[in-house]
Amino acid sequence: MAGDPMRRSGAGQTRRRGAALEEAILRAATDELAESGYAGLTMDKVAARAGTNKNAIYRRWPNRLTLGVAAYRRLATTTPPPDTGDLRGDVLELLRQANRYWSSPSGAILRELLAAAGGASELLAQLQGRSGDAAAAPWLTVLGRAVARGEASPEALHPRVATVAIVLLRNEFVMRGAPTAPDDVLVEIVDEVYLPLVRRRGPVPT
Amino acid sequence: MAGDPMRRSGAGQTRRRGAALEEAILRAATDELAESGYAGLTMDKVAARAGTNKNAIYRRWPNRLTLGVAAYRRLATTTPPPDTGDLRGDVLELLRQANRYWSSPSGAILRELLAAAGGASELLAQLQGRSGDAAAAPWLTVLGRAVARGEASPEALHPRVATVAIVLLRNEFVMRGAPTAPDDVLVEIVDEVYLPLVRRRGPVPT
DNA sequence: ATGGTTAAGGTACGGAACGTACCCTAATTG
DNA sequence: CAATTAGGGTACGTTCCGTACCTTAACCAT
Repeated sequence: MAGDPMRRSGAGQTRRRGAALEEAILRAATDELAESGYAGLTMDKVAARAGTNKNAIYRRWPNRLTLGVAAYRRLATTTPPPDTGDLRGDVLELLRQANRYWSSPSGAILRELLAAAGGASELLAQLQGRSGDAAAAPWLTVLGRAVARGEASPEALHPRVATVAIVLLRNEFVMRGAPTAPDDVLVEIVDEVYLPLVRRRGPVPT
Repeated sequence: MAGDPMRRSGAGQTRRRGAALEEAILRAATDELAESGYAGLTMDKVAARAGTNKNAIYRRWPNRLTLGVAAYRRLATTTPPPDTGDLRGDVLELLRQANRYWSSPSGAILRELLAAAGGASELLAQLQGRSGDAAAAPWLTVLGRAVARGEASPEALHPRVATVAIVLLRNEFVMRGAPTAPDDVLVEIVDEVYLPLVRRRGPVPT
């Protein structure tokens, strides 16, 4: 704790301004977030780590949560959607990706932030590129190929339908409080719900 | 704010103990929760309102969250599942009930608590009688009748399938941060996802 | 160049709450 | 009636957010 990380006031009085300082703060915040999670992200620590003080932070972000969200966005990474050649494989892989992410450190932070953002829908939107739409993209991609192969019904391309699987998985996380879901659950979601739903449907009996 | 709600130290030194005191605390906590939400539930206020002090509280509940959950459980009420005679009507009504509840004060508190409970799965379980199972009950009831009428496939009685609609709605709340979902969304969930999923399915084309 | 404006830095503080410690006193129990 | 248990009063340590205020460096325009 006697460390002096990134201190800048040693030698000359060179003083960062504007974008450079903003970068430094955001970088410090991101590092703190990665190390200690959102709960451990304190304004004082971020200021210290960036070698500045809280004023500089509050001039840019109105409060801790906003800074946390901004910092999180640097941690978020996107993976290209899988292409295993059949729908079931793709869907399972998408769910497994999500499962891994949520149990990863980044996922834990995302959960903290979602909890803290509570009703602030503006911030929620920033945590997922526009909430629904960006999250739906890989599902639509995967389903689009399945439709082309004749594996899935074109009606399945409705976003609400397409994302059913990931929504169920998310619910599993939220309700069970566990950072990861057993693989059985993923398989169950796919086989009991998702595939029956999107598969080409035969004529509905009257 | 000069009120003296429930003060007991006026006349005699009659002093509550055990169950009586516990009741008083829980009652005070419930009232505070209803008035100010979980964010506004402070240990000092609860103690003041119950006419006691924080010691008595901490002797019974280890922290604020636990007390909050305990207090919430007195607010929770259950409504009997609807019986409109057809599946679509029942399902829509169940969703509308949920929609109303989440936009109600109690629902707001539940959301706060779910957020605060975060990873504490033990507490989460208390917020819904065993998380999944109790929440599934009305859906199974309604679906059971539909199966008997030949409206739904028996496979739909799988809990994961049966609860798909409410899970989607819950997701809507969480992701959009809104306290209430437009009725269109409920209808869409029912018509695009739920009914196609649970309805008797014809032969699947190979 | 130079003087004025803007933004950083340092520091201290107010305020809210949680959770704890300590000691006094009423209720209960043997 | 003595001893033990549990409440009551109160104060405090801590943490951390957000703000205020002043000093000083960097930038900019004339």
